[in-house]
Amino acid sequence: MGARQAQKQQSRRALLDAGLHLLADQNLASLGVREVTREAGLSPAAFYRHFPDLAALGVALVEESLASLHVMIRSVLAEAGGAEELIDRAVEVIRQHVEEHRPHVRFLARERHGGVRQVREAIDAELGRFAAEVGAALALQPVSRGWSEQDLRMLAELYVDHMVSTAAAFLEAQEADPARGQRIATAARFQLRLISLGRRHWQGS
Amino acid sequence: MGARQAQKQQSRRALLDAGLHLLADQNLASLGVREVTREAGLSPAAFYRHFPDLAALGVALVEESLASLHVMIRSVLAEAGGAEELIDRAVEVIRQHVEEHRPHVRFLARERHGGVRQVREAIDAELGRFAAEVGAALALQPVSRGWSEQDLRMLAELYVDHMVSTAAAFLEAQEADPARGQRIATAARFQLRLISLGRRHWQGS
DNA sequence: AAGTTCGGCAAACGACTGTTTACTGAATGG
DNA sequence: CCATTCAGTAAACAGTCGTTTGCCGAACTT
Repeated sequence: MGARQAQKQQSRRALLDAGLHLLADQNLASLGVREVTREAGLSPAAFYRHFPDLAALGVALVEESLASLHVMIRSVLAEAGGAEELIDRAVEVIRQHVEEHRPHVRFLARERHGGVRQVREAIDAELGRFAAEVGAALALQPVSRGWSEQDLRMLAELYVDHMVSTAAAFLEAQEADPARGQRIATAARFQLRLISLGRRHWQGS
Repeated sequence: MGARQAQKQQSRRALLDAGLHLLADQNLASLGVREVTREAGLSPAAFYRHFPDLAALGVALVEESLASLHVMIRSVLAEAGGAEELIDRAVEVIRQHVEEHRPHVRFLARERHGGVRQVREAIDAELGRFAAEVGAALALQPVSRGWSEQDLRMLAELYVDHMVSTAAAFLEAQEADPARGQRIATAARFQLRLISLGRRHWQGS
C-alpha cells in the first residue's frame, strides 16, 4: 500500500477514534462534525474526504464493533466441554470482552435503540446473523435432538438477548465498582444454568 | 386548584408531549430547548418556567413512563392461574402496553443506555425496584419453596430483562410490520416456558 | 379596589453548527 | 523532471443554538 493511502487511513482511524472517544458520554445523533474533527486534530472539511455523513461514521463503527464480537463467539464455542464449563467460560469471555472493548460495547448499547436509523438497522442485522450462528452451533449439540429449526432459533435469540443484557450490565457495573461485576457474573451464570436446565427438559413444541 | 396552576400545568403538559413527540426519532441529548418550545407553541424563555434543564424534562418523562409500568405488572400478577395462562397473559399485556404507550416505551428503550446520566440512573433505579416487586411476587408461588432470596432475585432479574428485550422487539417489529409482532410473541412465550421449565427442575444453588 | 405574584413574550447576546468554496503542497505516475 | 491526483486547509455562508433581560397583563391576595 502506498504512503498516500497509509496516511489517509491514519486520518480515518483518527476520526473513528475521536468519534468513539466522544461517544463515551454522548450519542451519535448529538455528535457534530466539527466536534469530531477538532478531537481528531483535523479541519472540519477533512471529514468529508472520508465520510459523507456522521451516520456513515456510525455504521463504520458498528462494523468494527461487531467484528470483534464474532471472534468472541467462536472462541467460546470452539472449546468443547460440559454445559457447566461452557457457561462459565461464556460469562468470563463476555466480561473480558466488555473490559477490553469498553468503548465499542458502550457504543453498541447506546445506539442499538438510538436515534440514527441506519446505525440501528446495521446493529440489528448483525445481531440477527449472530443469532443464526449461535443457532447453528446449538444444532450440533446432542441436547438438540428432535428440536425444530424454529425452536432452535428462538433459543438462540434468548441466548443472544441474554448476552446483550449481561454485557450492558457489566458495562455499567464496572464503571462504578468492580466488585459489582462479580454480582453480574454470578447472576448471569445462574440464569444460563436455568435456561440450560429448561432446555434439557423440553419436550417438543 | 386555581386557574393559574391549571394553565401552568397545561403548558407543562404541552412541553412534555412535545418532547415525547420529538423523541420519536431523536434522543434526549440531541434535543433542543427551542425545538421543544416551538413544537409546544411556546416561546423559548417559557421553558425555564417549568424545567431548569432538558435533563429535568427527561427525568419527568421517566417517572411518567414507569408509573404505567407498575400498573401493568400488577394487572398480570393479580390474575391467578396455571403457568401457561400466566405466560400467555404476560406476553399479551406487554404487547398491548407497547401498542398503547409506544412513545413512552420508545423513550425508555432509547434512554436506558443513552447519553444523559441522570435519566439513565432514574431508569435503572426504577427497573431495580421493578425486579424487587417481581421477586416478591415470585416468592409467593408454590414453585419457589426452598429458593434462597438471592436466587429469587436473580430469577426476577431474568424475567425483567426478558420483558425489556421483548418490549423493545415489539416496538421495532410493529412499526414495520404488524405480522412480525406475532413472531415476537411466539418467541417470547416459548422462551418464558423454557425458563419456567428450568425453574421447576431447579435443585438448590 | 389596590397591590402583588408570576407565566409568558420579544429581543438580543455571543457562540457554535454543517457544508461549500478555492487553494496548497506533497506523494504518485509517466 | 514534469503533470496529475488528492488529502487537508482556511475562510466564508447562512443558520440555529441556549440563556438572560426587561416587560406585559391576567390571575391571585388582602
